[in-house]
Amino acid sequence: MPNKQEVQATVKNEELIRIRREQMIKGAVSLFKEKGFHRATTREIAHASGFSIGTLYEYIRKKEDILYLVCDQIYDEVQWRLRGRLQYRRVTAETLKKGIAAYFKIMDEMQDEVLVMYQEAKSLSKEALPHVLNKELEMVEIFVDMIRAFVRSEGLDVPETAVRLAAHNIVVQGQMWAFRRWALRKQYTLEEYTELQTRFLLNALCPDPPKKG
Amino acid sequence: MPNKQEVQATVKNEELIRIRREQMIKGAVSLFKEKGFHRATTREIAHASGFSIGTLYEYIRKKEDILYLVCDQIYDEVQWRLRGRLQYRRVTAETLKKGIAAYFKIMDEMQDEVLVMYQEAKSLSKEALPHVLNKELEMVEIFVDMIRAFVRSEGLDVPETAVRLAAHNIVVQGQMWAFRRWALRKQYTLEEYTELQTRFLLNALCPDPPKKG
Amino acid sequence: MPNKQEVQATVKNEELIRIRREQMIKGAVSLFKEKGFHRATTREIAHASGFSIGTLYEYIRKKEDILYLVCDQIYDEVQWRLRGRLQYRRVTAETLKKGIAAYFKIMDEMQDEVLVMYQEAKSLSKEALPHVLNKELEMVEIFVDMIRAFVRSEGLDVPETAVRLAAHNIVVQGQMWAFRRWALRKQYTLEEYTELQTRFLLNALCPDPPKKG
Amino acid sequence: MPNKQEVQATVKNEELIRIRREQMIKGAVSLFKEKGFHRATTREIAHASGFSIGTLYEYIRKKEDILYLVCDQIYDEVQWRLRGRLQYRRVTAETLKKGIAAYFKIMDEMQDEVLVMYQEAKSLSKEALPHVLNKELEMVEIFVDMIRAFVRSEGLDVPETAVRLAAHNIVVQGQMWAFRRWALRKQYTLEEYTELQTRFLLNALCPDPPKKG
DNA sequence: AATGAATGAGGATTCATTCAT
DNA sequence: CATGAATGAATCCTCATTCAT
Repeated sequence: MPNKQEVQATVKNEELIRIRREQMIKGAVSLFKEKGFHRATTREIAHASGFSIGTLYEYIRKKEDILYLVCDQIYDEVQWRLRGRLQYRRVTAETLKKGIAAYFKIMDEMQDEVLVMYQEAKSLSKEALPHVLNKELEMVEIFVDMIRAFVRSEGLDVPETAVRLAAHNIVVQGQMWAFRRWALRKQYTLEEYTELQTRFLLNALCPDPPKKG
Repeated sequence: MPNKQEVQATVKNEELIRIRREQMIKGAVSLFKEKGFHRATTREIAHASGFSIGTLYEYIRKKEDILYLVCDQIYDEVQWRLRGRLQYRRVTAETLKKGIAAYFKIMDEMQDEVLVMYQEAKSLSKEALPHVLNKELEMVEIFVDMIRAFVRSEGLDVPETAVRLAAHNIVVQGQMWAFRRWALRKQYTLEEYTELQTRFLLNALCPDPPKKG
Repeated sequence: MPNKQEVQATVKNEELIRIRREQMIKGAVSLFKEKGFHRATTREIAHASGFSIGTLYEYIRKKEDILYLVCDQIYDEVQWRLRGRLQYRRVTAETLKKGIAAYFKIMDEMQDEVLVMYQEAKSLSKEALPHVLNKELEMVEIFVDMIRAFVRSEGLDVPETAVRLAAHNIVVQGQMWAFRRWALRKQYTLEEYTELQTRFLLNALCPDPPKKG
Repeated sequence: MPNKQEVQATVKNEELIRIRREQMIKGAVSLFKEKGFHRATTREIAHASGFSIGTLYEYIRKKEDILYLVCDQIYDEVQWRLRGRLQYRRVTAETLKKGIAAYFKIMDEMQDEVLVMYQEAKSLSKEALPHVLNKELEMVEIFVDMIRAFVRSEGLDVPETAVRLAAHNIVVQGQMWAFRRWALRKQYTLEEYTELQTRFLLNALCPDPPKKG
């Protein structure tokens, strides 16, 4: 995973870097949740991470590096969890349902992190942003693959563009569960939300619902 | 419009307040687009608005007030434009299509503003946020009404929860066109995007596509 | 005097800039004397200048600007004083003596400032240094002119290179009175120092001392 | 050489101290040349010296100790080289010429070091400065001795004060070749410079040039 | 003896806000 | 009403120094 190497550390011990950054990301996320990236001071971040400001700067170069590490880590975490729950051979409607449910579940579990990322990503530098956007695309690709497999195995006639857009929709709807919780939570449980969105998707893909058989 | 009164001004002349705030919002939006709320200084905002920092503070109390005025104004603008293009009696699939297209078009036209709002709204104060979220709900309600009318007039059997979620989806998909333009623009024109999303929605609402008649 | 414009100020009022910078230079010089440029903090400089740190930064961009202003000002002051005391038509040995004496006197009066400049000039930026070195050359040129006039009027045979070096020597000997005071003061009064150095110079220029007549 | 003992080391092994400090001085000088004492960090100095920051502090107590060691060493080096090239019994004009030439040559060879010392000596502590100034006086004394011997052997009538000042002048003119190289190098080679300054000196000392005899 | 991770005081700079003119 | 100079708290970041390994 070479991407994290891009953030320069003064400390040499690689293992220590891993440990400290883990602490840092944890501390930072909890702070960012509370007050956002800009309002969280580096001192606060250091403190929340369990070490001094001096030590913080042994593991990063600029405050912004922390944001990058946080975003990067959240994506990795989401993908790691998702791939762990996404074991399939053939993709049926059931598989798709389970996939979406798994993803939404993760978004629900990581609500705060997701929120942080969506609100703060814009503060990333011109160099860091593409890396993060790329990870977002990887997420989309996971669902593109699934839907494509589904479409094929069901013998549906869905153009590639529709497949991709459907994948984008799924990804966004997962995030939406996090960033619109103020509205959605009042009306839906996660299960209801998942159920409805999945049905919408399946209807959209196969307007004549595949008769079993 | 009592909500804008909540931002206190030192100046008394109401008309002048209107004028200056208009200038201010214009200047602020263009700055926020470029560097975000936090990185834009009050001096810069005053300058971009065409007056001095002293004058700026005659019309607001705190920097955050500007953000509130900006967000508020963007929502008003979106709604105003949308309602202007949304004249309907009965709601057919065609009406719905046109409504969605109109909304997406507005999101496309106001891309920068929408982006600003989505990225900066979290910086609003605890007092201001509800106002803005309420405006967001008003947007949802517009589509709830439309979809409900459509469902009724088509005699479809769609539960209220599904109607509301569909409305949320539309609203989010409009915003998505703005905040995911980095990915979507590469693959879709606004027309293609609108066409696909609309088809998805209609399929979702009436899996047995309404036989003409 | 366009050179001071090179240091950007936020404040617009030119007259105010003049006044504040004068205060600033005064405060800075007295601090620099005491602890040198690097050890003087911007806060201390602001305080010594009679205003707040915020105000200080309304009149400069970086700490280094202060050093530039200080050096620039010292040279101007030295030259201004020197030219004021250097009114001559023909240049005789007497004129030269008086010129040197005047210059050494100024160096004596401005000992602290001269010391500051000599010790801190190296901290000037790559852009500022040439300006300051140029002023140093102007000083040399003053004595080049004088010596050249003297040599001519005495009908001496001194090559240009010797003239220039003699001028450099005078300039350096003046500074030397400031930066070697720890050693020289113990043995010479300013008058003795001036007398000796002048005699050295005149002997050097006209080894056969001009017979009266 | 008891003076170096004044800088305390944690390490006991005297030979090791010698070796490490030699490395240190070498590394430090090259760094100081480049960025000056204040801008060179202890980490950089350690690195340039070929060991770790921890090790650096085994051989000194404070950063400033390094500066003292450097200055001290430069003076020792200069004196050592100079005395090595200064073997004389009787002092004739020729001897003096050669002595000055040797000294200027050394100043030329050690330009960077000389510069470093002149610009940074002021950062020495109150305790260290006198030691260094004393070494400077030793340099002066070398030339005082020479000139005195010359004056005597030539039967000249030059008062002691003039002798001392002439010695100061020589020392400063050597340094001047280093710290004014930006101006002098454009006009003189070292040989020309030496030739001119020597002639000035001799003329100054014996206005009636000693008729050979 | 050597190392390098940890520390935190300290320093430069910014910027929201005020207020006299 | 408009202006813009003044303010100083707040913030990012550096770096000399220490000390456990």
